[in-house]
Amino acid sequence: MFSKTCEYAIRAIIYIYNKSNGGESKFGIKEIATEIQSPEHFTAKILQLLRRQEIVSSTKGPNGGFYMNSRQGQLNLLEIVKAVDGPHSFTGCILGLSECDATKPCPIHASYQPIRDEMKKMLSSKTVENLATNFENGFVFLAK
Amino acid sequence: MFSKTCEYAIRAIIYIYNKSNGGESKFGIKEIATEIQSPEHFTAKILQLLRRQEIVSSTKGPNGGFYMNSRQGQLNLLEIVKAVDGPHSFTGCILGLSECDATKPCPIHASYQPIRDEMKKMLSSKTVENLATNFENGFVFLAK
DNA sequence: ATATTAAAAGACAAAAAAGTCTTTTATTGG
DNA sequence: CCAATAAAAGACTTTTTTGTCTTTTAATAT
Repeated sequence: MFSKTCEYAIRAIIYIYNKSNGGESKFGIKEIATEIQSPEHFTAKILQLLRRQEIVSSTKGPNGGFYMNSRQGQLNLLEIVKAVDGPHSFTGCILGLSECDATKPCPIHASYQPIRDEMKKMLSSKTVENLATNFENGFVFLAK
Repeated sequence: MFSKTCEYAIRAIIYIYNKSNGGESKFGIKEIATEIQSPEHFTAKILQLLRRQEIVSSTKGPNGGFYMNSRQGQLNLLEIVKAVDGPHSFTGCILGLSECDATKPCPIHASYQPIRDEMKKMLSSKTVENLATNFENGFVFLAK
């Protein structure tokens, strides 16, 4: 479904947003990787990618680290998945055909389409803020 | 979603079942790969795998080739996907957590679960025979 | 029997994804 | 200014996936 990169990205983002109150506090890569149980250096690279896309913010130096402001908290998961796994991660044919649409469908196109739409709808309905709140309340987890 | 191996497998199976009337006719790897537009040697390996699992049948030698009997046509897509991509391709956490269930869920577990269930239901409702009939009637395609 | 045919098997190769390590750059507190 | 800190950058390695090629095995038609 998602790449490992995307899995770590989503978990890191939720952790960062939850901990940095609208961008006040910052968190180092070590803490983040420990808390979401992801490989540290790999996660660092992913956060660099997210920063370039302005999904997270960061500053270098002492007391530096990663943080997210309230605008970034309004991003939804579909936007994040597209940013990480590419804009076509939800558009290609499930059986790998290069052309597959209603006029020339693969054998499961018609049945898969509504499920994919639901998936997209679900992802776009979840903002980082939503999920971070659930995490804060202990309803959901980012590790183990 | 599916591995390339699985994509080619499904397309090859539908092609083979459609063409071999209950196992009467057989088809060579060259024809199959051409018709579903897949890499020939790679597809051959995939068919070997499917044969070992008794999802397709084959015979060597002159007039040999791949074929499927009517029992094999009753297999559904979920069974095939599990055979190819592994039994856990539809059970793991979407965010990569090793433990993720109702009692200790990841942030999107609850929302993803019903979608995954729908996907499984959809796949298990499609038999090879169903899809092969649609292919035969020109309603769906296996290439391009 | 044997030559021919076609799948089976397995060794390789290429590409992509995942992960690690080192060096550089920017920031800041003293 | 300078030392310490932490992210940025990029080279590098490993693993997995995808794909290719050659040799072997089994079946069959003559």
